[in-house]
Amino acid sequence: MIGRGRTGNTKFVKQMNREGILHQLRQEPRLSRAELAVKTNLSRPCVSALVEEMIQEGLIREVGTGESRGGRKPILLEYNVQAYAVVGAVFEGSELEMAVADMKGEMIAQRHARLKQPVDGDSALKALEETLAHLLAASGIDRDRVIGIGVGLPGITQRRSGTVSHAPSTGWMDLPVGREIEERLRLPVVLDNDVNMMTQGEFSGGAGAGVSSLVYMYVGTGIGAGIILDKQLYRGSREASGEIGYMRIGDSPARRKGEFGVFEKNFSVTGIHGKAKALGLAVDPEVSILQQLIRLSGEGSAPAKVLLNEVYHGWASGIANMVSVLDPEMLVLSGEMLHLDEAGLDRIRELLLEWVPVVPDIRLAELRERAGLMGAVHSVLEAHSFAGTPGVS
Amino acid sequence: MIGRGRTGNTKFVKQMNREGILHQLRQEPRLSRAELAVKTNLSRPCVSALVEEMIQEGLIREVGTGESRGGRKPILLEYNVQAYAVVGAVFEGSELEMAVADMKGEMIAQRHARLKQPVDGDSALKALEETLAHLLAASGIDRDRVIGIGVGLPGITQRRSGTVSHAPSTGWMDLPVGREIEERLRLPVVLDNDVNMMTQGEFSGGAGAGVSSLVYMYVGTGIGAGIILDKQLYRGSREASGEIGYMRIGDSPARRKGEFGVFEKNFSVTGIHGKAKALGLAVDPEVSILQQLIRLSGEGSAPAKVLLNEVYHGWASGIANMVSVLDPEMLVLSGEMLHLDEAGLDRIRELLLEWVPVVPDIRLAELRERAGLMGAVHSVLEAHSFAGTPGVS
DNA sequence: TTACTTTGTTAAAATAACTAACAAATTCAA
DNA sequence: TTGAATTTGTTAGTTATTTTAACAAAGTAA
Repeated sequence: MIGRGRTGNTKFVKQMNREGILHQLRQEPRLSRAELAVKTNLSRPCVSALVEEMIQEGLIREVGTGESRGGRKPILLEYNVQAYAVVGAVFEGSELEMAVADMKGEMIAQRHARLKQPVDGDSALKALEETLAHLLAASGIDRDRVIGIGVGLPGITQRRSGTVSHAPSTGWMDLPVGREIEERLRLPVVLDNDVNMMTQGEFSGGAGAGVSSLVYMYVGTGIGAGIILDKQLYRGSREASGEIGYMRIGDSPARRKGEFGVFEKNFSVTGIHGKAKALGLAVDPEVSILQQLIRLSGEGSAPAKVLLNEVYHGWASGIANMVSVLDPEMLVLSGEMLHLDEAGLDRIRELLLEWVPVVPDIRLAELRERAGLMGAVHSVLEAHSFAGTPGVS
Repeated sequence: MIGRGRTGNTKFVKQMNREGILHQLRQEPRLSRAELAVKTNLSRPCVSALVEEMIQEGLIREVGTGESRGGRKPILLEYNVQAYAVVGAVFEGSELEMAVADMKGEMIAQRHARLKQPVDGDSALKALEETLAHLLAASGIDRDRVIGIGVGLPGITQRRSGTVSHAPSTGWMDLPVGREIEERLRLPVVLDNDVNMMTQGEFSGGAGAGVSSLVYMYVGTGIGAGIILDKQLYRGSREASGEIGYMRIGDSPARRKGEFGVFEKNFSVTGIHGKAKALGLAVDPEVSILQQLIRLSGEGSAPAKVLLNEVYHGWASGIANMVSVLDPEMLVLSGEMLHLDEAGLDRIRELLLEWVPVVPDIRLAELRERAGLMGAVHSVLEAHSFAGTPGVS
């Protein structure tokens, strides 16, 4: 695992100031030492010294001179995004998606692999290893320059111990996955579950770029949410935050042992399919249920209209509950909700305006299937505080 | 307002280390310099110097010697809780409750005042001023030794600007209350709404002492919640977190303009009274509705039983929703919920076990009407990072 | 009484940031 | 064209804070 390891104390200030400079340089690409001094509230000599150090390390580069503003021309500095690289990996069913990115989170190379069935821990590790080798070869990046790897796994992840408690499809159950990958790949590992990774992805490189709190809502076979508060992923006291499938929304028939949550039961893709079947609608389980409902409604089907409205109502209720509790700045909708059309989105916004006093900015996820990978990459950058550093304002 | 004002940078480390020492000393009352050095990872000379400084300032005291552990006897140090004092104040309707406390949050003197009706800003300020003078005189505390005052106000508070947007009962509407109190009392002010203050109170000196995340749920004429995550109060992006009265729980009849939230409408004290009336139950509006329902149920009233069950169900649903979203370590119930008996509490716990995968520790608030005051006091200590400092672990 | 421990202090060294002063490079106006 | 003003970057010396090393003070135990 990557961790800052707050060693002693006095070097800590220097580290903070270095991060402050890098942070500014990441926000605005071309700055002079003098401008950095102003923005970081450090003295010019101090900035010069730290910059010199980081140029030696390859973290920063001088890139020509800028326009004079009545005096000597400034030497412009740039954050060298190619100094190091990070790797992201996402397991999804028997598929593995993997990418190398620069330190801005920009993808350099990407590669897909299919795991052989049935998936077990060893074959997954092997796939990771091989795909990594391929990627590094293809992008011409030296292994020593890789900072770490972020891995997204389905199921609940206990990050503290690096153990995955519940990752059904990859054959990893209660294994110290983190350590295992670390040993096999000889790279620092950041582990998290898939929804958290996607959340981080949309937050740092998608719809939520720039906001400081955000809820990422995913509707698939289940319903889950990722939560970012104060620019930090919030995981809950038992890593179970955002398990919104368990909210009490919709009909709640007598629950059988070990069954899904009520919200999920009613308004996940499977839930909606069930309702459609009960209404006698002819729907294809292979195609987006929402798209089909919208089409059927457009064609005048009364039961489709009813169900579509019910779905909007259900999803909006879920959103209303989260918004009431958290008051996030933005809500990002994903999964099946990506098929919402403008009318549907407006309907949901309309319901929320009726129900809650403050409505967040609601939008669709932008990264689609790339969200997980993007998040995995950014989780490594984040762990190194190479991203979104607070700085010494 | 009190704020740390991160000036330069290098003094920041010293401040951090001082706080680290104080933090340790607050956790374990009698420690030697050598022990502090170990616990804070600072060198002994450094600890000595910082301790010396703080002894001069009166923050720390030497209190005799301890047992030898094979060598020279240690000189024991103690955090001097009486070095300074803090003041807490809570407005509630036309009542003002106020107290002085030491730096451990222990109340030294307390006093009640009734504002003259109708309440306006000026009379409230006057009451604050007079009561403060009384308290200081009674407790013999010098005004210079007061660090600041925490003020709890009903309604939504915009803390950033120190403006209260909505404080119906005190006659303060859209006024920069913070600055006004600051000028009048010549003390740093920490302002917050009443639920947040109560939450902070239960967190730092009540049922939630020691946990790192907690939800405080209050049922009165409305329903609201205070949220603590990572030992910090979470306020939301527009200071509207915990407005759980707007959750979609229970019947949702057509909402009229500007009307309450659904959850609140159904399961606040007023909501339950409405339901009781509709069921033809004879209840006294002056007495706890829950107590009456429990009594009537015990006496065999069928409609009371039905309603009581509905109330448990409704409250548990609200809790389930919050727990699904937040996964807090603990849930503290307050307001009308304080009248829950063991059977009622168990019923709620039972429902939650059925509905959500992880159930937090659920308990009743311990501080009752003192919660707000306690929170006001602790909010000042917190603002000075004299409480719960992270330290240099 | 002597050897060994633990605690606390002193003195010198090490870090890292700041101030002041200045050199370098450029604009602009006389 | 020249010199004053301005902005950028560096050098040198000062200050603040922590660490290391050494030692004195005060015990314990054999």
